[in-house]
Amino acid sequence: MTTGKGKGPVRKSKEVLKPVDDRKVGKRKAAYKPDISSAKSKKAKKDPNKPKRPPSAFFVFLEEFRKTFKEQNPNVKAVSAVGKAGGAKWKSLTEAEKAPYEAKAAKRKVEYEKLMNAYNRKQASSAVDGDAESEVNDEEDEASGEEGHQVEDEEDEDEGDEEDEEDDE
DNA sequence: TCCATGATTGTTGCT
DNA sequence: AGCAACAATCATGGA
Repeated sequence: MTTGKGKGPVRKSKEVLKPVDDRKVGKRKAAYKPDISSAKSKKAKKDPNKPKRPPSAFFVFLEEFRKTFKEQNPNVKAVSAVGKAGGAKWKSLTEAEKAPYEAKAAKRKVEYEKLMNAYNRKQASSAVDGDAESEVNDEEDEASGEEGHQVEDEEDEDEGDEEDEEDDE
């Protein structure tokens, strides 16, 4: 306790089981922009259409947790604080409680796949160069045609399993 | 002035 | 099959 921790990058050596503990994106920035200043490199392949990865169950939970956390700790503005608190709480949650978050995350994944499908196709079209073209079979293209699957956000029905409203404890 | 970082876990994509 | 980077957030620091 009182490890002083402060901003110390050091995070305990509990990662004995995990081979890679450098999860800290320390060096690998998230939105890395290669040529923001240069902007001259024609290699700047920025894909505005490229869909971002879907938020995992943890992130879904975090979104809600952040709101709550900020309300209880309006003084705390450090993103790391929420991350740590959220991570701790997340571990405290049981699978049943994480289920609803995972369910939502799973849905997100489906949408992501669709976006990727469209994105991939677009890229293939654009990517003319004769470089090892994957030659995508033009069989599955209904992605856009589709019968109008408006996923929308219906949180009712389905998932008859975890339906217990544990409500606050 | 503006981009990058920090911190969490999970998930996806590439090799 | 495994590894690596990235997904949100938001204030602050360095250039």
